[in-house]
Amino acid sequence: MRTSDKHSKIIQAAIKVFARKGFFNARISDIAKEAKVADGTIYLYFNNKFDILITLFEEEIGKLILEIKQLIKNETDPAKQLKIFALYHMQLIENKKELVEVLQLEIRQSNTYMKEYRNTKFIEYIDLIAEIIQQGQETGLFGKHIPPGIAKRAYLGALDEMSRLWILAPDPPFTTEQAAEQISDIFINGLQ
Amino acid sequence: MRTSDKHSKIIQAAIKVFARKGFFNARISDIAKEAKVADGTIYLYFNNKFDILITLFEEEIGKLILEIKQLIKNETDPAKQLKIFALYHMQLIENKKELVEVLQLEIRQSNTYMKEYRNTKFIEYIDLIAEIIQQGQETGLFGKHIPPGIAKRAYLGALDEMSRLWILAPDPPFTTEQAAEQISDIFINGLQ
Amino acid sequence: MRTSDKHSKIIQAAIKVFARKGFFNARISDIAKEAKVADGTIYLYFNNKFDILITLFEEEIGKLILEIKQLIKNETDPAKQLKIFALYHMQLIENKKELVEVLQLEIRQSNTYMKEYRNTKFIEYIDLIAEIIQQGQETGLFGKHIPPGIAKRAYLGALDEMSRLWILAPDPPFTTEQAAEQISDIFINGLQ
Amino acid sequence: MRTSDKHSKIIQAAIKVFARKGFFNARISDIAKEAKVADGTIYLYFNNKFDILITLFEEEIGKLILEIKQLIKNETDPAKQLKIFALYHMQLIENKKELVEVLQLEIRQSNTYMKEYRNTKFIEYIDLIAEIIQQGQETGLFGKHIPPGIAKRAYLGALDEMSRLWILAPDPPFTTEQAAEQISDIFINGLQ
DNA sequence: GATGAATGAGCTTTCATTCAT
DNA sequence: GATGAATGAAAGCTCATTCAT
Repeated sequence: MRTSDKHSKIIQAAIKVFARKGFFNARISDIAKEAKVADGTIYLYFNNKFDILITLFEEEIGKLILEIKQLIKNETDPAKQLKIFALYHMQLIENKKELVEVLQLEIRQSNTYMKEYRNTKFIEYIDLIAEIIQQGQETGLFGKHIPPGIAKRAYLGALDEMSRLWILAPDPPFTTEQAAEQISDIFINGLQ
Repeated sequence: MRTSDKHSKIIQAAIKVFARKGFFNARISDIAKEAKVADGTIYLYFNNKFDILITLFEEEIGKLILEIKQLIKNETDPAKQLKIFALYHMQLIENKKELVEVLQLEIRQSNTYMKEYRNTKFIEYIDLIAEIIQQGQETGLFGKHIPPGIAKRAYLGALDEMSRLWILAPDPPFTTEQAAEQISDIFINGLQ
Repeated sequence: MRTSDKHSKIIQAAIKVFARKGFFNARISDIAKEAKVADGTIYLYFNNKFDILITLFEEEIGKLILEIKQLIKNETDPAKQLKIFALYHMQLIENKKELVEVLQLEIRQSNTYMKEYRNTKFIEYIDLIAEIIQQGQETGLFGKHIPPGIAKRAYLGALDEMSRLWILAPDPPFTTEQAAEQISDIFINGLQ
Repeated sequence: MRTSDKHSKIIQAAIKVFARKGFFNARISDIAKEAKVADGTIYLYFNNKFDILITLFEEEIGKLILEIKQLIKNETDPAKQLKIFALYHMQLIENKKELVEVLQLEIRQSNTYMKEYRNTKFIEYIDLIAEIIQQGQETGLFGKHIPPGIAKRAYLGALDEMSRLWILAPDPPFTTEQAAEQISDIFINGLQ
């Protein structure tokens, strides 16, 4: 079958299975069944279980980066750009809940069980924030005393920990939009 | 002395081993060797591998909560309390690096591989922040429009993602004190 | 030209691959790559992996038998015929090293993993020696007390174990011709 | 269980299973079942499947060497020593048939699938013959023109190929004693 | 006839857990 | 209570074979 893109079918299946069980509890046969391919087929497209996870990181975060860049491009105000980022990031929990679960859980693990792997795409993603903050500092919107290297982490961490709420609890007392709004407000104010 | 210090010897060994290898890659025999007990001895004190992790959570976070409460008790200004929390949390990376690694990595995993387990101690820990913010809102220091349930998560997430830097990189360009200061400043300003 | 030379291309490739890796470690895809055909093509010419090995035995030993018969035909002295056989057998290690490796290793295995297979060609090959010895006994050159069924095996075993030296060691301290000469001398003397 | 020597139970089981199926077709679970231990127990005593085979080589050939040395010690005539060796080697097929099958098949394979492994014990075994022949050359019994390095191989090869007969065929028309006698006669005569 | 992507049975090895001592 | 040898279920990965193109 040429038409059915096995590579992405497997990646999408892996997202579902990893989200449901976590990387270590996920079995290759789970992914294969979810992707409706044979176990062995997975090894035609990936070297091993880790390779699926790493490829998943690279490709999916890569897509997120492209989408965010697209959204930010037309906006020049760094404050509004920060809001866009927050909103986009928070809404992932609605649009791509399973992906978020995998990224949240496994990216942090990755440095433990894959000592050699440097998650460059994740760094690229988080650096989108640093760039916005630097622009804000150059235009005088944000104070220059705060290193973007700190602020970017703080911002992403705040958003990410927030979105964990939707993973753990079924119905939080506010929407992702409200959360994004509140957190970006705190930072935009706080950074001035 | 407690009935036996084997219990805590095993917990301390588990912290080291989980930090080094992650929960799934850690073997019971690793922990036993580190604790200088026999493999079977571990099962006299814990039901299974998960039980070690859960007990570790409860006990160690419990200690952190007690310590923080002690530090905050003598301070009435919520802004300063927030700073104390930030400083304490960030300095954990220096005082209890291995514990931080375990908590960061495994707490987030815990809901995936231990579906039934509710990490109540972690909730208690994060609620320390909510209490401070609520006090700040009552005294008029912080705006009332921001739900403490959002702010507490954002604050902890910001600090936690920040401290990940010390786990991943050996020598960041700033101290934990500076990072704590910066992040608490952002939030104290941003919450007003 | 035969209907297709794919058959022999595959056999020749199999000799190389089996010599390099052994039958069990050899993969069908290795043979296919070496033969420059697709994996599936092999199954148009052979029933399965074993079938390649068996066919290889039959055909290649068959060729050896024909060649030896040709060489022996013009010589009537059984002693000289034995020498011719020894020289031919030992020189195989130079002319067809890979084939020798396969035959040495896999013929002995064959009765273990292919319980039903009787290597009749190999028996035919070794019986060339028996015939020579019988003639020698009839002409009075060799003593009649030694059963040709023993002597043929001893002779082939001696030569074969000798030629293993060239497989294992790169540069033995004597030539294949010398080895053939020495061994045939021992037997010709010893059989009188 | 301290009394039951698991190590040798596993080795003895491996000999049986390797003899029956060959190394590659033998499954660890076959050996475990034969040894009446759990699969995992095997890995408490051996690193892997290869390790079982290698240890088997070393230990079992080591025993053979000791036994032969004991038999030869009391005999000073090299010709008689050669006979003793031949008789001992041929009778192995009766006393330790399964071991012989394994050694015959797998020793020759060993250089193919265990590229790095040098079968030093086997070399030691075959050098027993070389030593006898050298003594015979020194005492003038054997001609000095034949390199012991050739003769030892030829002798072992002859005996070994002979003993293959008992593996392949159930009831040969002569006894192992007769075969040993005939072959040693050929060589003792032939070497003079 | 030729291809090579896809299949899935099969096997080595690991390791949490048990239990006789 | 303490030990650690023994257990055996479980799963990642391989590769001979098939079959749609």
